[in-house]
Amino acid sequence: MLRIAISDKVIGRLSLYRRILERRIPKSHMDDHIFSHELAALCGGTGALVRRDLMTIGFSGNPKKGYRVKELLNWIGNYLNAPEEERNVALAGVGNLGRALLAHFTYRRPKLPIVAAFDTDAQLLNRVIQGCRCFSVQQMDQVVGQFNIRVGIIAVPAAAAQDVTDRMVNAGITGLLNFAPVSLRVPADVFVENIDMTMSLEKVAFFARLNVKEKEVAR
Amino acid sequence: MLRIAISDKVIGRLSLYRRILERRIPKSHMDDHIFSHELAALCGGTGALVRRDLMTIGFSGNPKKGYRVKELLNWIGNYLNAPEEERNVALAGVGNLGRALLAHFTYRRPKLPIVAAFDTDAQLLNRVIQGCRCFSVQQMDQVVGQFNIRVGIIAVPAAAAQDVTDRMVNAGITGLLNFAPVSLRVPADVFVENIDMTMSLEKVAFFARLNVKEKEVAR
DNA sequence: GTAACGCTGTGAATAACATCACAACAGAGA
DNA sequence: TCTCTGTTGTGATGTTATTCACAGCGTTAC
Repeated sequence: MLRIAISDKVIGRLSLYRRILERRIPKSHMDDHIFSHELAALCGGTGALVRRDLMTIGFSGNPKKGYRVKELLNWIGNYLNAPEEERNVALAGVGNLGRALLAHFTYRRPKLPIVAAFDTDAQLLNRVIQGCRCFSVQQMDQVVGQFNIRVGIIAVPAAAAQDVTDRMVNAGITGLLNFAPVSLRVPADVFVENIDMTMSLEKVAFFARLNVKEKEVAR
Repeated sequence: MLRIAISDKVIGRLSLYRRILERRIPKSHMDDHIFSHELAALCGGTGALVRRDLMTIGFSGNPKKGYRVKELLNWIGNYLNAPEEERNVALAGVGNLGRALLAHFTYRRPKLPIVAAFDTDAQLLNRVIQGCRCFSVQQMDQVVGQFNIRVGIIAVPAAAAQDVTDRMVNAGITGLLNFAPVSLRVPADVFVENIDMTMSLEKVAFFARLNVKEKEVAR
């Protein structure tokens, strides 16, 4: 069922396709069809790429009608998450960013619930924020085990990131979404996805500037 | 000075190198040197890649001592941002995420100040959050012009993203950091960087699961 | 002075990713 | 039934990104 060699990027796009299709459902019948170029337009890609992605997960369409939306959603769902699997998430760091993430994910992806938050601030201990209880980092092992958590979000300052990562990995977490601007050292079997907002903003600033230059030149 | 064909990824890594080096300064003398493999270890890359990145921006090291940290910082700085250039940033959407971003960037990157926030909520109008004043989206043209803003951050719900994007682009913004999970339509000369946190979390969940399976198999 | 070391700079090789282009085909229309 | 249309599925091709591998060199040690 699960093929080993599947690219990071393909998984990301599949998740994107799913969200786009889910949003589309209310507007149409579930047994609607969609063409690869339509889906591509909705997600800002090309038809060929959509077709190749669906090919890699073994989903077939119909040359005249396109892809059945309902079946495709099920197919992607089965591929991305085994049905009925536990997918509880832990959050480390209940600062500004952590709270925003709690709010964001809690009402947006009920399938990936953040069930526990960790922080070093004793003030927060046992408080419930956005329906999520705060624990001390010392309780990591116990709480992660109890909720069978496999996925962690790192939203602590850079200086604390490696420590909390080690605790999470020790407790059995095998996938991390890291917002701290540091490169985390983890065992080879732990997956890390980095989101570096500062880096992204600087990229934008750089290319925004380029555009201005080009405009001036073009004038 | 600015070469046209410079990859997205290289810019991102340069920004990363800069931050790593800045953090390193207090620990050592400014006239310290660093080897490509050391920098690579700090950012989770390879020495060859670091060397190639520095080569593309025309920075040279010394075969025995490595790269001069101070000079390298200046060089990257000059490359990424022309000295003394205006780099004001506008934020659209003062919800949970927007506020977290305000806090995050305001105290972390004083070189890229968020000088104006926009929201449709009349309650927020003229309030000052994290030192940043809130405006109505109707005032976009005026405010963006007044502060000479080139960079925008989209932190509004998906449904509102395209509208606020159009307003920003109209007002003269040429680079966008987009947190909304939609593909923005913009003119070809506007740069868009997408951060899709939900997609990233689903990627992590997917690969975390894979690891668990592998472990079970390996047992 | 000179030999030995270990790093830089970089062409060449490779890998990862995306697009092209077209045969095969399902359905619509006559 | 037969043709025509426009899409799928996919090998071939192109493009971009990264790693390999090594010549050349600055420095140190003697």
